[in-house]
Amino acid sequence: MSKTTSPSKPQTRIQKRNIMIILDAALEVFSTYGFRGTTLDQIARQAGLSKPNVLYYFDGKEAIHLALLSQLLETWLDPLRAIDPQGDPKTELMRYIRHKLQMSRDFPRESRLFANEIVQGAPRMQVFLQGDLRDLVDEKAAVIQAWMKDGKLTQLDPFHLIFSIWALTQHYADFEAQIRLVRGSNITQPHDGSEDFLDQVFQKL
Amino acid sequence: MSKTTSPSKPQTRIQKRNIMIILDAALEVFSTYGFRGTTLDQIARQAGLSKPNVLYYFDGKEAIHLALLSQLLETWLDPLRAIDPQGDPKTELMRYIRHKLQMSRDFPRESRLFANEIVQGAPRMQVFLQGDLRDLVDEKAAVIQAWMKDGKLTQLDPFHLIFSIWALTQHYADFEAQIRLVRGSNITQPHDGSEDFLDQVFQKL
DNA sequence: AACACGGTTGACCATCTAGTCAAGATTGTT
DNA sequence: AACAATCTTGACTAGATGGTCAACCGTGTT
Repeated sequence: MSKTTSPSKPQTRIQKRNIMIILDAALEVFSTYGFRGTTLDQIARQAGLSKPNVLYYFDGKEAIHLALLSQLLETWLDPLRAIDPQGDPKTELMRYIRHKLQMSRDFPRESRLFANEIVQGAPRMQVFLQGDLRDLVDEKAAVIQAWMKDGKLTQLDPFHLIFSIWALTQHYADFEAQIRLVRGSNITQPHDGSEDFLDQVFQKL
Repeated sequence: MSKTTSPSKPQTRIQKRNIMIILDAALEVFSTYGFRGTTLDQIARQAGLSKPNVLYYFDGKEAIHLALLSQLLETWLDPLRAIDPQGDPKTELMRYIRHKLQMSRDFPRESRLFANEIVQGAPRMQVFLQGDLRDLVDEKAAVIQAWMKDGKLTQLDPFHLIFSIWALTQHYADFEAQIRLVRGSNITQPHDGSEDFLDQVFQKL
């Protein structure tokens, strides 16, 4: 009976389409109101489906949220994963930063979905954070550390460096409301100038 | 009948004490679960009071949240306000950064209360953000701009500079769960080393 | 056409939650 | 002590919300 739990079942066209519609609607709503602040009715309305119809495709609110998260977690790691120990340190880091910034610009909803989750203590992401992400961060921190030891980069705590990159890039998506309201009509896109700014900052390090 | 609305009424000892207890309990719960994710029962339990008793002191959940926010908004601006146009640019900025970092360390709940609010579009803080905060940011950005024009600081977009300071300092409070889980047992305090790191980063700018 | 299966939904239920109320307990004042 | 004002609470209500279900509709296959 478990719909989403069954891993590799053939999906009909309708299933594929509706599951995508539901996940997109859920992303919209979850990222704006958080897990607890989101109702099934909201998701259904946003998806243009009836509530029982949404529940025909997913076992419940929790299952939708879980599906969204696990779908996103993998791609979210890609930029960090792409850091090449053999590449040029400065190039690799700048590429990572630009990549993260671009994701924050192109997928702000995804970023906020995570932000909502983490601010509230990451109750549904603990396994991922202390598993895959932790391993990857440890690995790349070691790479950066090695680069610094070789004098190819300014000496800094590599973990704090990674965290600072996250903070600076995600800030534009997660706190977009703040930027938009504080800057008011002086600005059209909250992201404007962010790339140049981050370029300048990290160029000095 | 409006309890919290009446501005300057003499408060009994019991009132003072219970209102403080309730606000502290509410801060604890709101900052962890967000507005929508918090129930009056939770607040009451955390405060060690009955729900009707909580509602005896506040007109409702919204009123508690509002009281918390407006109580905090003022103090939150203090560090930025303290930037002295007459002072030494580098000193003033470093002092601001350290001050913000310290607040993130000492008042993580307050920081997360804001974070929760802003990630979800700042529905209850719009007036403040586009009012007081905006004016203050415009003012201090102009100060920083002037410093840069005089060659006393590296040329950077002052707004982005301010945002980046917010991002870097608040990150340690707002995303503490992430840092803690990713660093695992390698670290006791998520803040460890953050001051030295930020010192180094901004020293180069 | 007819059948089976996938897809859809109105009506419903149990639970949670914000907020009320009237009655009772405590406290301060004379 | 006695009275009034403040404080506290068990029991309750109305509405929201996650989830169920039996019946109905659509589509593709034979």
